[in-house]
Amino acid sequence: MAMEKTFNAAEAEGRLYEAWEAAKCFAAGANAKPGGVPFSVVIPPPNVTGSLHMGHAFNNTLQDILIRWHRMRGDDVLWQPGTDHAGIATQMVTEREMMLNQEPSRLTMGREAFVERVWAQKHKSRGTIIGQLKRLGASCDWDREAFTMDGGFHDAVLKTFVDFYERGLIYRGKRLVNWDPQFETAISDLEVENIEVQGHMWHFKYPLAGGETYTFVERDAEGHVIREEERDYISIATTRPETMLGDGAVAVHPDDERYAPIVGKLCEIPVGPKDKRRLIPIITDAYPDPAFGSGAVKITGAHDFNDYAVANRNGIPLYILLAANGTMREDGLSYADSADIALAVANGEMTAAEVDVNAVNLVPDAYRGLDRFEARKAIVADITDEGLAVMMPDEEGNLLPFVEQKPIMQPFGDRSKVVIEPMLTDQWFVDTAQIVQPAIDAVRTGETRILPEQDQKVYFHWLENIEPWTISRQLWWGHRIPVWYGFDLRLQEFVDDEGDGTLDPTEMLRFLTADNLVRGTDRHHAAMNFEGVIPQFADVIAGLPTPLNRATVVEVEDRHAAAHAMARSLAQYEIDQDPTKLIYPVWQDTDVLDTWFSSGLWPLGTLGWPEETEALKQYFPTSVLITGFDIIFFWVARMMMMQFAMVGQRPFDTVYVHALVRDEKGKKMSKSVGNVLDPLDLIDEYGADAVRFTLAAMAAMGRDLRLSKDRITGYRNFGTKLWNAARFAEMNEATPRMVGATAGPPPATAPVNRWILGETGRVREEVDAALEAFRFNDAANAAYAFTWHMVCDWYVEFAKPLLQGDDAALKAETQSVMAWVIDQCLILLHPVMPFITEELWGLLGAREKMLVHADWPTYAAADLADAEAQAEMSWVIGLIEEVRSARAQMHVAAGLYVPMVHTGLDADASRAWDRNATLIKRLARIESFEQVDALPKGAVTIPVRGGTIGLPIADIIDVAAERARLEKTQGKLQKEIDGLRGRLNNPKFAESAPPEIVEEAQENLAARESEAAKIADALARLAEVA
RNA sequence: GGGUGGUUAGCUCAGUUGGUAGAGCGCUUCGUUUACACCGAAGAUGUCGGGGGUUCGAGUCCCUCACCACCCACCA
Repeated sequence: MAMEKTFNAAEAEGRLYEAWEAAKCFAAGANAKPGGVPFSVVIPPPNVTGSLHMGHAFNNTLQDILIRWHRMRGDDVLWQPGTDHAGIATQMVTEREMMLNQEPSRLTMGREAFVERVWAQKHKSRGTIIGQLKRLGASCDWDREAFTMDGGFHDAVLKTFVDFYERGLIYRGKRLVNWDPQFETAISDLEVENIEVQGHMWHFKYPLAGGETYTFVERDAEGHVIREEERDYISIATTRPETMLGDGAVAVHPDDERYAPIVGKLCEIPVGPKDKRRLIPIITDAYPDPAFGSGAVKITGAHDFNDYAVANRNGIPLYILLAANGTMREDGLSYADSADIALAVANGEMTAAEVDVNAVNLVPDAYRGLDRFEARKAIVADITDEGLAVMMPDEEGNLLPFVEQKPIMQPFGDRSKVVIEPMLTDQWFVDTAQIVQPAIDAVRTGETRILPEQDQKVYFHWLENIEPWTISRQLWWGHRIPVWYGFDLRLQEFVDDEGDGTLDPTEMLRFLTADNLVRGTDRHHAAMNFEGVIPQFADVIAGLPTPLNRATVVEVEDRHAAAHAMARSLAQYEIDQDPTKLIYPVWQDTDVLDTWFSSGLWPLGTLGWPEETEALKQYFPTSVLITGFDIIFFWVARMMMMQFAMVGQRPFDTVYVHALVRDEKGKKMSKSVGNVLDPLDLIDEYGADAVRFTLAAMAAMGRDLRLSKDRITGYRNFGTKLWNAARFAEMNEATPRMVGATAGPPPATAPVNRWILGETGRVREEVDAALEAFRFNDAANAAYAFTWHMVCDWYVEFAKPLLQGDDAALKAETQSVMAWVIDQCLILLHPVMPFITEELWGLLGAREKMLVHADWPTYAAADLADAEAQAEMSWVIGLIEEVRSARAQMHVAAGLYVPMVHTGLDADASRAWDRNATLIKRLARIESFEQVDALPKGAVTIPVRGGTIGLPIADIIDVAAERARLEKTQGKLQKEIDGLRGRLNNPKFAESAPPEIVEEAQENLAARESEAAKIADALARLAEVA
């Protein structure tokens, strides 16, 4: 059965992958030697609805290389696969599809139905990315495939949340958070992308209350007055005029003398009904920079992170202006009532704490319900109309409203791409500062190693400045926060108005008020919940079905949410007049957890924690995490913190951080730019091995890689080269099938065979060393160079005369050696190119095990190397190269056999010739080799070690060309000689340089000088001809 | 504003403790020698971003400048 000329990847890959799976080759511990050390890797879980992109292909190729390598070495290997539920992204994808299908909207169908709908989406698309990973060749243990919302994983999430809660690591509070008006949810700092956009900065006058005036004096650095004028206003600047409605104060720096006269006075916000303009105080705070703008800053505590801090420091109320969807609020009190309250605060009649910021709505009727950007336009127009924009003269002296065009950094949601608003909302937070230290220490001490090392700096910088982590999301898809709300039944007295000995619904409702609301986590209700509960309730509650009986008692909840939830609860459950059968209304927090809260538990959760599973014992901590630099903060840092916080152990020994795959021009691949290379298309076109090899070969640590099809083509060709080397071996019966498998390297006597065995030992060491050091490119390139340039270019060529010759023993030896060497190529290349190597492995021999489980070699270069054979073959190769070079430059016809002569060879050279004459003659196209007294005139000179060799072919070459060739060589040599002499003649060199360096230089110089002498002789001979 | 990385052959990039620069692709010439034209042989191309310093010796270490890329950040 003759082999095809090329490997048919499209046909073979699926078949081979199925064979691996059928034989359970990827199962945890498969191929482990007795006592094999654990080697475990958790896959960075792709989004369950996602599809494979180049980053995944890269990331998983690297993982698969390590996994296959360790598995072949007999380690106890686990590659844990799985997918992530990816809260926002998945909800977004599902809703988009629902819209396309004209299905009812999320809000129409309700939470339960929607969540079910997303599960359906999940089941539908789950196969996609897993199938794509398989096409890449990823050898994960698919039987262990996990999902961040599986039951077991959910337990891990619950346990962690509750533990954190009880340890005071999680808290709920009303804070200013990043709010995404598109998805109407809070997001964490990391999900905000700050992008520079062209924006405007408007300058407006805030008139002083009661028409007061002051002398505004501005001085330059030397204290000279540069402007002095009477003003009845203070000038402020803003990039977001709509937030003026929520200003609580204007702040100036305490040392800013320009405004000293008016500190403590009130000024007017120049927007809103004329008869009800709000007044706000002018305060001092260290935050304003006197040198920037006017030096005065409007303080909108509820809609700006800086202002929030200033407001809190100074007791300024936080007035909420926006609704969840980014429109101006329509709820709450009327503008008139709200303005009265705000005025009372400004006048000191009320404190900020007394203001119900959810109720007070300072948006004038004219702006209520407007989109925030519409409101901005309207407000700017209104103020400008009123003449309260600060006017600036243009070139012609016309006064124009001062609107600066300037680039501003604007926050965008990384998913929604809409402008993020700081919003004052109730959210859950992890107090990360409390759990960060072990994550920092582990990397500092080297307990966990981050590669490349420069990424440690980024890691440290972020962790050392860590902010609280907002973990609640106002979404439906995700782990619902395991907190339940109910009413405090302990301290209340029932009032039996009717005195009839029963409680009717009215009486119950009076009791069940928001003021009476409590909450607690999913667990421990026995311990704390119902202690002190009125006796007749305790029994009822205990008898309730889960989860309704899981209320716990901890702290008072937000009254609006409570009232809302209560209403629903009461509507949902009938209230029985009989108090012993009264259904106690409890309800769960409506938020879900940030996706990263669950994926932060990925290493533990996938191994079965909190159960004490065997897998956990065996494979945790995991060995290596391979991930992209873009999720160091999102994921790696949080996994470090969370595993330490829960089990006190590092999740990984090593974190290998890889760079980004870009297009061939260095641009980030993006769908909108249209420069995305789809790995699946590439696999279709070139085969998975070529794609994998390309990625591995370009994976120099810490640097982005530019992917081009040319490169992939090259590695596809490499596969063909390997294929054809194997095919040659097969044609010459140099395969394990024909010669029998040898346990180790076969015995060899011929120098050429002994030499290639030594080279094989060397490359095995190189590949291993590279992989140990995560130098994937070095590993790939070493195996590539060996296979192509050592085995194919030389060894196969050397072997041809031996395989076709008469010496049966030599032929047999060469067949054995070639069979073994090609096997070694297959083994060493398998982690990078699993498919073609597995296919050849099967074609070339009847094997006990598939290549995926073949034993990785351990022979050392030193065991196999034969210095004599190596020296001899390097002489042979050098000679052949010199002859070929001379011939090519002399334009000797490529196929023409020519005579060769020498003037005497030393012992080594002589032996080298004798033992390799056949193959030298063949490869250099030499017809004869004889000793002569002197090289003939006009002979082409071939410099070699241990003699002078020449081609007496003056009659067929151009003497001038030969002279030119020699002179060129001479020039090069002279340069080198000059350099070496210069160094050696410098006394300081001999003094300071290590002896071996000096010695090397001397040897080099001697060799160059001897060569130069030969060239000089040759030139002299040519001169005689001419 | 802070930080990190990069600047090496026409292109894309390696270059691990300082010892005098490499690969792949492309290009030029030659070649259908029975593994392979997805091939083979030969060949050309670099003041290693600029400047300064340390050293016998610097692509490699230090300083500085320029440009590019990315990350972080609250300047209204």
